[in-house]
Amino acid sequence: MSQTNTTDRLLDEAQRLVQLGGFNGFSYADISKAIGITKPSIHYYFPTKQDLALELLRRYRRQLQNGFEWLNSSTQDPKARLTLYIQFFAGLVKDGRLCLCAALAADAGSLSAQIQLELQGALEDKKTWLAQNLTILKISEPNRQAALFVATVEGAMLLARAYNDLSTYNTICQDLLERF
Amino acid sequence: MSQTNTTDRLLDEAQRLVQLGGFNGFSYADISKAIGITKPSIHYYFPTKQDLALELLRRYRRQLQNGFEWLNSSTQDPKARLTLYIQFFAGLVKDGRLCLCAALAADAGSLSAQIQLELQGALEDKKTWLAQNLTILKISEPNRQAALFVATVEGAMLLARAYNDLSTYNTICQDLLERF
DNA sequence: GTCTATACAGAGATAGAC
DNA sequence: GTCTATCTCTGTATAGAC
Repeated sequence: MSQTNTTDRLLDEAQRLVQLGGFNGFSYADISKAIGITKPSIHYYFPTKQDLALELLRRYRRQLQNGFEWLNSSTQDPKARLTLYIQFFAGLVKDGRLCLCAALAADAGSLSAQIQLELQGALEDKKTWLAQNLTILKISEPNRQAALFVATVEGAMLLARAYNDLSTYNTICQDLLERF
Repeated sequence: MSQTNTTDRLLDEAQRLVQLGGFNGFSYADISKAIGITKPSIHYYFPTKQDLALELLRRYRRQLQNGFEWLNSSTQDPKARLTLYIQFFAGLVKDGRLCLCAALAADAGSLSAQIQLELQGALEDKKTWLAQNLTILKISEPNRQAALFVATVEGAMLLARAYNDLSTYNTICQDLLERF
């Protein structure tokens, strides 16, 4: 990943921890131990934990955009793009992680209104990209179907996490693809 | 609900809090304030928080079984049963809650192996009941399709929670039903 | 069963030196 | 930028009286 500067190393570890145990499931002490920096030093970069969560989502949206651009340049076939979308998140599931959106949505009660807006934005990014490809596939009501697609993939990650089993994710997503 | 004894009142409030903010998003103090009993009194019923989570899931599975029996006696039409399944969880979403399974799956990193097994059991209960009805509908590979169904509904709850919008849930589930 | 009192660790965060 | 030191509050949990 982007292991050049401290900010990114902090965000990488924080993201990993959120995806494994939720926003309330880790502390600055955990990050501290993992990357070898003291707790107060983390506060220098992210004064509050909410600041950290917000930046986590902003960076995640940038990563999503980069990912979608890469997918778009990889293939023109919309069906193949949907498959790559699913494979992308399979990497997370393999490590026992959730998508950042799913992890934070479950803890939404602890998040500021601003963070919840950013979370909605990340989900919109996904839906927008998917809807574009569903449009090419001439699927009716692409925006609605994109929401269904996102929900199923997020749910598949949730189930795979509960069963601690990658094949649960793959099977569900396979069956999803066959319906498009 | 079952407001007769203290145990159930504690579990009701704990479940509500888990569904709103995850397993690590509430404390015994929150339950204490809500139902008017001191923190140590809660420990009398559930010595540790993990004990509480385990009992939460065991009771949830019993509630699911009761719910399924009621659904089965309500109508013989499998399609109507699927609709009722979705409507049942819509009640949670309306209150800003998640299904207990989704809420705990996201925090799985904080839960004991025993609790994770109970969580898997609850998901199996759902899949089993759904597969029975998909079988009646003569849908091929009912077990796989049941997993897809569960994942989509859980994901729809997650999105609805992120958007704080019941119609997000209803729209996705409506589109899901139309594919069965 | 429910209470008061309390222990102990961990949480998020700040002050100020280097 | 990163550290040591420290602060305050909360979290989970126990002891023991009633």
